[in-house]
Amino acid sequence: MPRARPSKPMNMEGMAAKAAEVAGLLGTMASPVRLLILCSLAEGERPVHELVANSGITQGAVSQHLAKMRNLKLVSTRRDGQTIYYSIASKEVQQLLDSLYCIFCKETEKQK
Amino acid sequence: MPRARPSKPMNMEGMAAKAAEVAGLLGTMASPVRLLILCSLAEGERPVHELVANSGITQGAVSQHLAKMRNLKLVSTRRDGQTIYYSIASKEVQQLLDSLYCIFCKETEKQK
DNA sequence: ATAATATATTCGAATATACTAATGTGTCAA
DNA sequence: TTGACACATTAGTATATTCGAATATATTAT
Repeated sequence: MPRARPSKPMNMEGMAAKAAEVAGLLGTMASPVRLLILCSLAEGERPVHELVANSGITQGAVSQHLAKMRNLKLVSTRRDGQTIYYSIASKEVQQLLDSLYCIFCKETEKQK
Repeated sequence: MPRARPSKPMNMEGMAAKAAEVAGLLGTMASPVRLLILCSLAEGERPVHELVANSGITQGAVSQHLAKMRNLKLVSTRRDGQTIYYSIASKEVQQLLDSLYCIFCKETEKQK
């Protein structure tokens, strides 16, 4: 019943080194507002005004969340005229969002 | 290059409902100390004194981290005499830790 | 009962976070 | 160049988090 981990046992030293990095990433995702934004971006790029409209908070507050995610390289931007489009910046973040979707959002079809 | 999401598009309503729950879980994992503890527990149950020894912070501080993870049901406990053993409490948390391992710790063998 | 050990809890200070409101910056159109 | 729009940044405040230190509780051995 304890899920088997893939082949190699975890390397505690490397884990300690990466823990801060991954914890920082998780912390950046650990906000309902940011997580919803990221889930939206996981499907493709989105303009800021749409993210603001779906957020329930002010434009300034959303922009601060976006800035935080930019600073930690979770998202990247592209400008088209006055509009700025956000998208997921890395394969790792995309994979993690996919995993979260599988674990928490996909209706359990294959569960004992 | 944008990763395809499994079949069904995301349900934005259900996502909003689950965002707070998942964000809470991510927030609880989003600390280097707690993440290292969880990674350790992902391999099997561990006594508190071992977690303290590997943490670099005081016993009281570790106990506070453990309390937070207990409260959010990330971990569960079993007492044997004076010793309390911690373990991962849910399949979801275990799966998420497995995913984090795959994404960030498994040496990229299959990457283009 | 007392002491020793393992773990939990409480307290206070330092730091981080998230919000609103206000203001700044870049782009487009007239 | 002026005004409008889209977005970013700053300032101030309220709340949350984290830590060490001290103390409390539970278990075992004597």
